[in-house]
Amino acid sequence: MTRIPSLALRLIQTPKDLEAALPLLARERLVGLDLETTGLDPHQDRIRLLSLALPQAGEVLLVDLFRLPGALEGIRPFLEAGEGALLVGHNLAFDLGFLMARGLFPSGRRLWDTGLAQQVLRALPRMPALKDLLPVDKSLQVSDWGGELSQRQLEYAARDAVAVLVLYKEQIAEARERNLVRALALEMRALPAVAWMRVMGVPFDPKAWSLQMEEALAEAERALKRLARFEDGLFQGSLNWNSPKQALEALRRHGIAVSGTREEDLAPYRHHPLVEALLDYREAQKRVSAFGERWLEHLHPKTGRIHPEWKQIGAETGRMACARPNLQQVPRDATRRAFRAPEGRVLVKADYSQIELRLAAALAPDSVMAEAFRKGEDLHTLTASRVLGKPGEAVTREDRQLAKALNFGLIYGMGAESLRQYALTGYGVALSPEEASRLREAFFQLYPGLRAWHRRTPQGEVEVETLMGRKRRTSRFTEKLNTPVQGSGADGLKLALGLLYERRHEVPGAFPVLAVHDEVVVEAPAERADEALAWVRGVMVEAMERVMARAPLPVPVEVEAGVYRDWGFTPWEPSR
DNA sequence: GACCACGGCCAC
DNA sequence: AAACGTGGCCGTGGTC
Repeated sequence: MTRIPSLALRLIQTPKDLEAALPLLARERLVGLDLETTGLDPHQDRIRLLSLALPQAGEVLLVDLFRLPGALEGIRPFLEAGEGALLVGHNLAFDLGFLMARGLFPSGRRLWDTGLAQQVLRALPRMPALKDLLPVDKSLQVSDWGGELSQRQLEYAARDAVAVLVLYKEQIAEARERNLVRALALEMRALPAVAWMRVMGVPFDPKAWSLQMEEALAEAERALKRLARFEDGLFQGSLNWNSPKQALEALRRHGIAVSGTREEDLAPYRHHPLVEALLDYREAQKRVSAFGERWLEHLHPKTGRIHPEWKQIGAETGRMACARPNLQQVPRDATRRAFRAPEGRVLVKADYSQIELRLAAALAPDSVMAEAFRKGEDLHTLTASRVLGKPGEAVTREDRQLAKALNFGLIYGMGAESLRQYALTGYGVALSPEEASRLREAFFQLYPGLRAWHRRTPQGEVEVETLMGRKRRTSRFTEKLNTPVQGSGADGLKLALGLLYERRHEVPGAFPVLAVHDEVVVEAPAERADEALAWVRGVMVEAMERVMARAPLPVPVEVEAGVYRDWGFTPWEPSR
């Protein structure tokens, strides 16, 4: 294990202390940064200590913000400058949250998060703790940072700030060696935007939410009554339809021979009154349990908004994830109307049009698909028309549904049997095994570039990478196909977030509140709605085009955007 | 009470 | 030759 050098501690408690220390900052190329706070909430808790490790000076500055509340203002020019020392810390989203809640906005180009870096270097979907990367004592992390500080506490506070510098040097060396610098720089630029999103939170109307929840509750009760008719004497009133085990037994007692109770398993019996009632119950119950009362606990007492945990690297492909609550899984229905902009403000929703298909076409590369995108054709209609052998005008809605199943399923290596299932449960299209095989064959005949891509994908464990050079090792065929596509989409979205942060002064009062894989939602003042729309659209197109430009056969990028009152479908009318 | 695996289902 | 992928959260049923 690496030894962590011990630097001299310099306690900053008076304006004079600070004045003497500030010139030291200008001479550093690297500065380790760490905050000790009285809690985890940047809107309610306080920063006690700001630790800055200065290797050139051989000192750690320990700024006591209880004794010297104005110190942040003194340090602001250093923290916010476009140039200067690289600021190194672990899980900087936490520290940035506290700084941003106090109006301090560091540049992503000067940040290095050792946690994110470790995730990129090892393709980890979760951020490791600092103590798992270096021998650091974390026993004092939850000690009382509100009272008099002991010598041990001061040493503890200094140690993390120094430790991350050691880690940084190892990480940057490995990044250069493995050609991961570009992917890392991308993450560091996106970092402040992600911290910003969390600090600002999402606007949320608890009344609208509660109304919808009550509707779902009533619906669940109605469905439960219908289910009760199928409980025979022995189980009357004691059968728990939430239990898949018990539901399966009940279904079998009524002659429905299924292996499981998933919607997919029940599809052949979907007109049976018991199955109908069960599926209705499940749907309503899902809304009650996963999108019900518990969401109100996430409302912040001070801001009245929801501040979820954004996980900047939440998947092995590099995609983001979100938790407590997960805003990336809110049903695509009226539920989203509860996310409503405050009075005088709007939500700008913008999403990339068919981005994964475009990236697949660009990466494969497939010239037929790429050409279709260049001409602005509807890809699903094109697939339907060519695979079914009919002119585009003759393509029906069902044909197009089928083509969607082909386009989304087959690019990632789906087989004929899975395609059958997928078309049935996902798109309501029934296929025979022969039809599924024939359609699969026709699809790859139409897009020979995709077939060649699949065929040249090597066997065994290999390292695959995204367009920004993010890497992942895998031996699974489908992951080898999916990772570069999904991961490059994540690259583009993250670059867009980074650019929005860097260009935040272009539309004052506008900031991102949601990022959902191919969608960004920005909240903005109503009087700047049009500006914000152009800003988001422009940044998103530029970001993804920059990523796309690295592909063998770049394909145009399109963003669909609009101004709304909420995240649902309520348009915003400027006249109101 | 905390933790876990599982079946199931929401999103992209 | 064949192989869709990436998450988080819920309730149940079980263990420690």
